[in-house]
Amino acid sequence: MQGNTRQSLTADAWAEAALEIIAESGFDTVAVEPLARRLGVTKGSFYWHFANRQALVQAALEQWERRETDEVLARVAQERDPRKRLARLFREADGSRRAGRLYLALTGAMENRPIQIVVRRVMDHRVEFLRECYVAMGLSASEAGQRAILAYSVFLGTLQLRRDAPEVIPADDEFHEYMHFIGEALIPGYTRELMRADGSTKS
Amino acid sequence: MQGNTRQSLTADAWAEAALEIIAESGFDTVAVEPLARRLGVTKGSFYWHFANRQALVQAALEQWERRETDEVLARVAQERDPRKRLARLFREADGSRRAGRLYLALTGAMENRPIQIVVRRVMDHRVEFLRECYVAMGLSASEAGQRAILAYSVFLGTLQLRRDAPEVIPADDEFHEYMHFIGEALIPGYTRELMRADGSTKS
DNA sequence: TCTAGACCATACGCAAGCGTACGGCAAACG
DNA sequence: CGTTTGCCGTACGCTTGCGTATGGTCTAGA
Repeated sequence: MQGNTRQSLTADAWAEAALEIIAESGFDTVAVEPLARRLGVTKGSFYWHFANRQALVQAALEQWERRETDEVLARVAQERDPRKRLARLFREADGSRRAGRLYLALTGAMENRPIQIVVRRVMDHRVEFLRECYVAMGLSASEAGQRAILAYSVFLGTLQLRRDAPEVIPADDEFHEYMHFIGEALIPGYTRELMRADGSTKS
Repeated sequence: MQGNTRQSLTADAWAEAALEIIAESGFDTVAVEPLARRLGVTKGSFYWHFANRQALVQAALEQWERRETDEVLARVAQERDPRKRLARLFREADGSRRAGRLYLALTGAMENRPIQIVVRRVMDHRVEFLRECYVAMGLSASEAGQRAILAYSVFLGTLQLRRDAPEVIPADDEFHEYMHFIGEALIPGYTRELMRADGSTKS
């Protein structure tokens, strides 16, 4: 286990590598033989761990749903104040560049049945999470639903813009200003809440 | 030229069919031989009209940029009032189901150089168009820029939601309510303007 | 040390797609 | 009426990827 001596590959390692490929160059470029070359082995290894290509996809999807969705929501849910929870969620979502590319690549391949199922489940979880935040803020059921959808649309669109035209999204100093702007547009009472938070910490 | 007697294919017909495929099942499913089968001919025909697959892609992109972008913006630009122009743009963008799928499919294939160039140009046009609308409404340069980006993010995200989870987007009676909600979120003074418009038409 | 099982390499057949070479045929044209 | 030219079919070689078959190696345990 010293250096990077060849250590027996696990199925998880293959799934991880598959997700890497998906994030880099899309779902349909996930091919067994190139993947094997990338890992420094041959197909022989792959077909020992998996029955076929589809099984790999399935494993990769399970790993993805576990890691980059359930965990994020669970972490954010610890924040009690719904407004801060939303703000924190937006910041988390902005975080990883790779996670965004991965998600977009998966939604772009939803003609594939297994992907469709998982992605839709993830999406429903997230929208429902947003909706509950708005309900907790005292909004009516219908308005909470509309705002949740709008917020998720902004999330999706921003992901795409960051991927396809990163320099369009404000950076550095202007970025915080933009995030503040988004907060005002999506979170009712955002400024009021922010003031209170600033007041408590003073400066 | 009676019935659908075999009429010599044109390069444009091939490009059109390619766009059809892209909208249906993504960019990388555009293959010469299946496309030929779909048109009732063989590869022999294709390689008379085009040098190779890439040339077809180029032709399809040019056709797309012409038809589904320049024309839309030119049509909407006729509306003088910037608020109504924005509202009309959102309604236009919502229009064709196929156009949305096509655009998303193309943005999902931007690792391809020609696609990247065209899609970015289209995007810049649209965002700039939005920005000018906001400027015309009297907003400052920086706020207009931020609002344009936010509006385009909403546009992109809504496209994706409509594609991947159509039933999430409110339909019929609730749809107008939702569009109104979006208008309020994205267009400053939206309600005021709407009132004035309603007032002039009475009911 | 013998053996079983985990892990991987090699080699094969198969299918789909790209691009090329070339031949056919019908309409236009002289 | 013959010939050119636009349009297409057929056949071929090449590459990439899938999945299978089979054999090799290395290690743990009896």
